[in-house]
Amino acid sequence: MVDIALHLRSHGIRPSIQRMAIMEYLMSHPTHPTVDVIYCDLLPSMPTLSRTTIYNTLELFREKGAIRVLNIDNKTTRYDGDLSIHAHFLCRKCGKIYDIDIPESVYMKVKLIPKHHVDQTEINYSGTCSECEAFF
Amino acid sequence: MVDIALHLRSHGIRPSIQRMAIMEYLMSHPTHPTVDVIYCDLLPSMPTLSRTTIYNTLELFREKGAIRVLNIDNKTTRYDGDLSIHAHFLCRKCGKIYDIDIPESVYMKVKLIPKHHVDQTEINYSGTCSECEAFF
DNA sequence: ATACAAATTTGAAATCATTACAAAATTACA
DNA sequence: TGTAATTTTGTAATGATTTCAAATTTGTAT
Repeated sequence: MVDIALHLRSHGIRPSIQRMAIMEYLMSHPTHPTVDVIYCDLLPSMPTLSRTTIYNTLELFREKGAIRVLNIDNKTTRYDGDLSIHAHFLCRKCGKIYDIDIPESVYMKVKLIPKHHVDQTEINYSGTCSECEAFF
Repeated sequence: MVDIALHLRSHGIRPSIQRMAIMEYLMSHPTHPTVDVIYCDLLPSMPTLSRTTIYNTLELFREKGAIRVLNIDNKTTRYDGDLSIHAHFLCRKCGKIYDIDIPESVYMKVKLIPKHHVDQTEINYSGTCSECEAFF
């Protein structure tokens, strides 16, 4: 059980009620949620919460490197509080997003290729997941 | 100079005027264009062209594996007619997208990791490009 | 505590990429 | 040549995201 406020501060983010709720949500829901999912799930416990706050907050988290932003789903942006080395797989049949373990050695090899200052390295797969493959 | 009609047919796509124009545009403009850029550039020579046709066509090309769809820019989808192995780098300062050469050995290592049927493997970097780094 | 400035949150309205859809045009082929 | 299938088109709808200014909350000096 991590101290969310400290976690935010360690990334240079001043903790507010909303920011803590959003970060805590991301850390306890490794489901790559969209803004709307976060909003609907938090609303019951924070009735005045605004979607704009979620957009603002997630953008702040991204700038500060406290979360990862996933562009794998071209309908809507997804967010991931898990900063550990891993990739993502999108199943085009069922829409599910899977975490994919990447050996650190492979990841580092990939990360170091560009002759530019890299902030984020995203490895995205898409196709048909094993479950859907079994059905169809 | 490739025969565009044959190229489309080889992917199981029936060549029409519009489809050929769009594929020819993608192959001669390795600039990861958006739908709007393609539309505005083709409009003068095809005044009845519709944006919807471009959306339909690019989706068809994607299904048939004739192009790559880039989700690196979270504002809008970008398209790439270059199917060769390479990754992309988005500069968050100037917005430019660079092609990044990936050794085939590294790419294959990455591609084979997931325990699912992979159709597309996308490696996206973002950060500050060398040019922008020099300025600021 | 009090007051003031700075930071944060909020909600309504605007924007803009994408999709839905049905009519019109074109093409394939019997 | 006629008819069905395919493709294209334009308009309207959708839906995620952004803008923006007002309201609220927080930090800090007095």
